[in-house]
Amino acid sequence: MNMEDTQADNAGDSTVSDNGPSTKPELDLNQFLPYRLNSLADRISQALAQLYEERYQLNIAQWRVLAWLSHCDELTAKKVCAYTNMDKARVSRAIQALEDRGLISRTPSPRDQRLHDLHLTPAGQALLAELIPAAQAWEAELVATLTAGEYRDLLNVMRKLERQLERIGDKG
Amino acid sequence: MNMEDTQADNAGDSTVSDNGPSTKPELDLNQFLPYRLNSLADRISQALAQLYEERYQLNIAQWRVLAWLSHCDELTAKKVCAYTNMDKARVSRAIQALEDRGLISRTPSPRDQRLHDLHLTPAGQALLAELIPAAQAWEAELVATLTAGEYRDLLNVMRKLERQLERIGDKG
DNA sequence: CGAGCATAGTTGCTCTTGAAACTATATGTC
DNA sequence: GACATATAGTTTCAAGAGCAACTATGCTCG
Repeated sequence: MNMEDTQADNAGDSTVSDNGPSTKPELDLNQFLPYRLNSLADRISQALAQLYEERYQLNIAQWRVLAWLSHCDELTAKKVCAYTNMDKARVSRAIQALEDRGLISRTPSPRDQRLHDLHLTPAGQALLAELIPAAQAWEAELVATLTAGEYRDLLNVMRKLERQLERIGDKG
Repeated sequence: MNMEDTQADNAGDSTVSDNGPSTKPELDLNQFLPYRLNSLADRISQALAQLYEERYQLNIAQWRVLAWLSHCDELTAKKVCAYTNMDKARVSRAIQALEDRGLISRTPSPRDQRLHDLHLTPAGQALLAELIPAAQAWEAELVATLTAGEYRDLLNVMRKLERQLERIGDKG
C-alpha cells in the first residue's frame, strides 16, 4: 500500500554508474532530500488542514494566526508575518476572516495607529480550547512510532538544516 | 541571525501558566512538528525553485517531470501523478509546457492510445545535464552540516512518518 | 458485438496566493 | 511646520492549483 510511491523504479537504478563519462545524470527524487521533505510536509500539512477545515472552517493561515495568539496574547499582523514567514496579504486576509467570525478582535494600537493589536475573543479562546488538544493529539499519533531519541534528533537535524539554509540563502 | 523565528516573544510567555485550571491551552508552533516541518520544507522548496525558475524557467511541477524522466526514461502522465502526488491537471500542464519548449516528446503509446509515452529530447537531456548536478550540489551544500548518520537517520525517520501518516489517513 | 463502466489525459472554472500598488500613519530633517 | 522617507496593513491584479466536467480510448460481461 504505502510502497507505491517509494518503489517506483528504484529497482533498475543500479544501472546508473556504468554509463560512461558523458552519461546523462540521473536524479532519483526519492533520494533527493528537498523533494522528500517537501512531499512529506505537504501530506502532513494537508492531513492536518483537513482537520482545521472540516471541523472548524479554518484554513492554514487562520489557524497559524490563532495558534500564535494562543501564546502571545498580544500580537500584530507584522509579527505574525515575521513568525510564520507568511506573506502580509495572506496574513491580512486571515485576520480579516477571523475578525469577521468574531474569533479575534483587532484594535488600533494607542501607541501607533498603524499597528493593530490582535486579541482572542472568548469565542476564539473557546475554539482553541477544542482545537489545540485535537491538533496535539493528531501530532502525537503521527510521531507515535518514533522513539523519544528519534524525535529529538529529528528536531535537531531540522534546526541544523534551517541554519544551513539561511547560510546558503545569504550568499546565493 | 537565524534566531529571529524561534525567539518571538517566548520571553514574555511565562505569564501564561497562572491562569487557573480552565486555562487556555497553548500551542507553540515552533515546537509543533507539522508546522516546523512544513516551514522548513517550504523554505527549501522555495530556494530550490528559484534555481529552477531563474536559471531554467522551470516551475516545480515541470522540474519534477523532468527529474522522473531522467531515470525512468519512459513514463506516462499517470505515473508522474502517482510518483509525485501531484494533481493530474498540474501534471498535464507541466507536460504541455515541456513539450512546447521541446524538452520532452509525447507520443501515444502503441499499446494503449490513451497513454502517452514521454521521453526526453536531446534538448531536455542537455538541460538536465546542467540542472541535475546543480541541484545535487545545492542539496549537498544544504546537508553539508549533517553527518552521514544524521542524514541516514533523517531519511529513516521520514520514512516512518510517511508510513504512519498513511495509517492515520486510512482510518480517517 | 454492444452497453456500461473504467481509465488517461485535457479543459473550464473558481479560489488562493503573492507581488506590487496603494492608503494611512509615523518619523526625521531642514 | 512642511517635505521626504519609512512602516503597517489593505487592495488590486495576474498566475497557479485543484476540483470537476469532459473527451477519447479501452475493457468486461451479457
